[in-house]
Amino acid sequence: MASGTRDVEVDGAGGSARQHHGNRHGRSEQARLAVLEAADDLLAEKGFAGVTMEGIAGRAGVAKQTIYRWWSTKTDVLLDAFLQDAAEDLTPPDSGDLAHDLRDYLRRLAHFLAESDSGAVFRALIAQAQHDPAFAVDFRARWLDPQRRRDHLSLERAVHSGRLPADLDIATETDQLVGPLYYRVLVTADPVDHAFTDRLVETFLRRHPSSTPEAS
Amino acid sequence: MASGTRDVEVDGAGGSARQHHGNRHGRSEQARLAVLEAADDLLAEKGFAGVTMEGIAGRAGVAKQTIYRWWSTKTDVLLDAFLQDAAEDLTPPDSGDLAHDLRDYLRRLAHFLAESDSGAVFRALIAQAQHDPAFAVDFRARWLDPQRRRDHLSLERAVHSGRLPADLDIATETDQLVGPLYYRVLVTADPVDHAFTDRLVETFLRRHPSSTPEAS
Amino acid sequence: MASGTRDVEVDGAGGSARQHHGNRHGRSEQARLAVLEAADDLLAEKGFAGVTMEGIAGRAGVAKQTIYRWWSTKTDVLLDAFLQDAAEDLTPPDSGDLAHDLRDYLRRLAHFLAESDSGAVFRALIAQAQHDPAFAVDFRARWLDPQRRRDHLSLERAVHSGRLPADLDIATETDQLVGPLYYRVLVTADPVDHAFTDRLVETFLRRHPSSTPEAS
Amino acid sequence: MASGTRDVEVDGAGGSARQHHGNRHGRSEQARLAVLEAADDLLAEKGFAGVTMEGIAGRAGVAKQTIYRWWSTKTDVLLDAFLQDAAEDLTPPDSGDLAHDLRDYLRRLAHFLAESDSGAVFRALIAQAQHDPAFAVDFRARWLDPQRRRDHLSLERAVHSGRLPADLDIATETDQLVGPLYYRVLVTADPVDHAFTDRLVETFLRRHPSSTPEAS
DNA sequence: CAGTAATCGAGACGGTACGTCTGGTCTTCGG
DNA sequence: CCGAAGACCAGACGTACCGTCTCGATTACTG
Repeated sequence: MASGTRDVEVDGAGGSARQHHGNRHGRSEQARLAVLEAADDLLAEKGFAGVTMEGIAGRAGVAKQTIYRWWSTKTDVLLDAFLQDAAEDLTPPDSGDLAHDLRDYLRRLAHFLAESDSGAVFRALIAQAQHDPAFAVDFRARWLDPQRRRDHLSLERAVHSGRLPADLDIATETDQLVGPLYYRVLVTADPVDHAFTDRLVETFLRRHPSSTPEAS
Repeated sequence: MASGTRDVEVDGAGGSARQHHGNRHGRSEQARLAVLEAADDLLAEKGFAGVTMEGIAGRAGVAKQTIYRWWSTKTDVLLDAFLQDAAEDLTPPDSGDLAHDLRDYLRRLAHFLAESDSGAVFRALIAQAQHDPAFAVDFRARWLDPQRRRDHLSLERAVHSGRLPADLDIATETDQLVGPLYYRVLVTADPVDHAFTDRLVETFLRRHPSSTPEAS
Repeated sequence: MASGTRDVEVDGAGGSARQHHGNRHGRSEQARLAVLEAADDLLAEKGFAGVTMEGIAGRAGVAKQTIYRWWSTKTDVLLDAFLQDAAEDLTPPDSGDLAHDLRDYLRRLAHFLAESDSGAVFRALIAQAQHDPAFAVDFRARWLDPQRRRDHLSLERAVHSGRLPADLDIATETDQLVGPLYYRVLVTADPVDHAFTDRLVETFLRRHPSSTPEAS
Repeated sequence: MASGTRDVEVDGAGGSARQHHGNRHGRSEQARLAVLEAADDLLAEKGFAGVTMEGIAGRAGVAKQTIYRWWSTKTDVLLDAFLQDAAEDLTPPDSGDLAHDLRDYLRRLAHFLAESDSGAVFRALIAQAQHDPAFAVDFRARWLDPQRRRDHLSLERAVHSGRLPADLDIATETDQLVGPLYYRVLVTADPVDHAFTDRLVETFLRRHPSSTPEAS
């Protein structure tokens, strides 16, 4: 499952990226990247149904067997491609101002889910997770769980610094913050603009007045 | 698209259940039901990928062409089947007690989404809607929009009766109530128990204290 | 196995060759012919190894599944194509003059085996029969046995008319007439010219002087 | 092509069977033998189609590259294996009695072709020669030509000793002796028993009465 | 007695074809 | 005209081998 993990540590000293096309020291980095990029491109161009193992192989200039050697399904390829791309910052800021941090984070999350290229891949993968429980497990372990940990960060910091009560149910609170966002993206297709995300934050803050010292 | 509409009125009064297998007077109700049931069964037994036009035809004892004549895709069949089954009550109660009504409704919605057979079909369909924009439009028109109208009912009533302010942003408020629920069902797969749904309601009520006169 | 048999009797009355592309009344004659021709062409152009199911399908403008529906292997296709083509005259003449008839027949057989297009297919098939016992059985039943019956005809007639003894071992005698011919074609690749085939006949006649009345 | 020629002289006297797995001077005899044996075994077990380069490599415990280094095709491997095994005596006896020698030789040839293990390989190779002209040339040079020289020996001796006329067309006469035999083995699959081979010899002798002085 | 050159097992690589499966379309017949 | 039947073209599926390649280890000649 965790197929895409790079187990090739090339080039000890000073290494230029020596390219090997398949030898006893493992897989071809070149082929790996070509596959991931081809899969991404196909999803963008033709949608999920347009992503086929054969199509990926053809576009990547790679043999089908090479794909099957390292990935089990096309969804597995897409997950790898997604993880590689989505390494971009979805980490919440830490300005010290909880309100600001939450607003900023939710806006970025909304943009990621609804408008970015990676978001399109995300929606395809979360859809696939509904159909395929095994993939769902994998997807949650490799993306959703880490992402939820990032979601929790701002509140955790605020609890630590005493601005929020120690007994705060962080999981549920976070679900109330991000849930409506996912709901709009996945279900209603309503726009998720700043007004909406800011409103979610405002609702949260009103619920926990202690967190906004200036509210006194 | 809106293919499954029944244009055959089966046997008014006194009629013996004439079964026609294909005659010059309209489609076979028998075939229609067999197809919908077969699709449902296949989804339950083998999951979404196990539902194929060929499989449905075989199990329903119906020719493929008959299916294609009335539905465009397997998702379209499933949508019809879903609408037929999910006619069960997801209408919010109207006891006069907003808190109670919301609690009750969210519990029933949670059960529907996460545990019922129809919920499984729903998840498959919402997944397909991510992949197929045309289907998404159809699905929203035929299920999601009516469902959202049901979602709004309790709050609308409360606004009408003056227990909630007239300028309440019902859409956003509702998204905050049901969004976390969909999020758990579709994304995190966390359980959606009564504690969670009640908490969502409680949060809403705290945000609008006027609605609970007895809270004084 | 006997896959290529035409089981389609089209057109009751007065029929113009109505062409159907697949309906409940059996296979498409058009597809059948296209497949056989494509297989023949490929063998001629690229040799046995160049005949592939995929290649046949592509050239014939036919789906692979259609080929597999009616033939089990590429060899099976080639056998059908061969039988269709090789219906040409390999029937021994009946001039009343045994010597002349044998000479004529062996010359024609030699030409068929060594030089004709059909002969090339024959050599490919007899080769395949060495590798594949099941095909060998089929090939013998559908071509070799009928062919051997034709081989026997001249001698049988001569026995009937009393020019050859009634207890003649026709099978063995025939093997001695045609065996060396096949041997040269399949094994040594030596030329099989008239001098050679005439010599075989002469040898036979010398062995049975009674058959040549003028030899008295 | 003539790839399998042994250019390694294995261990003269006194040598312990030193095994080298690759060194600068010459190939591994061990690998060579393992390959030939694996090829033979596979042919016996799974038939010609079951012999693959990959299968040979796997069973012989040898890298594919090692096979390709010394042989060009799987048929080439089989030819080598065949030549190594078929070194058994197909040399005609020289008892002084032509009739006896021919009878004995044809019986042994028949047994070789139709019943021995080597005969099975021979049939596979002659089949391959039909498909592959380049291999046909190689096969003829390395086996068939020497074999035909052996076929000619008895008659040549008889000509030399004057028991057969000096102008005897040995090639054609031999083809008449062995041709029917190959015909039965390769084409008709009829049994080639002693009755049949003796009959061929008898026919020959009757044609050349001078060769059997005692026949007076 | 190091350096070098050839072979070895291993196995990844780009390909081609395999035989199977499903998707949609089309054509015919009986009711 | 509808429904059953099923052949048709199309094309993706996942597998098996092909023949090429690159690698580290091994070994025996060379300088």
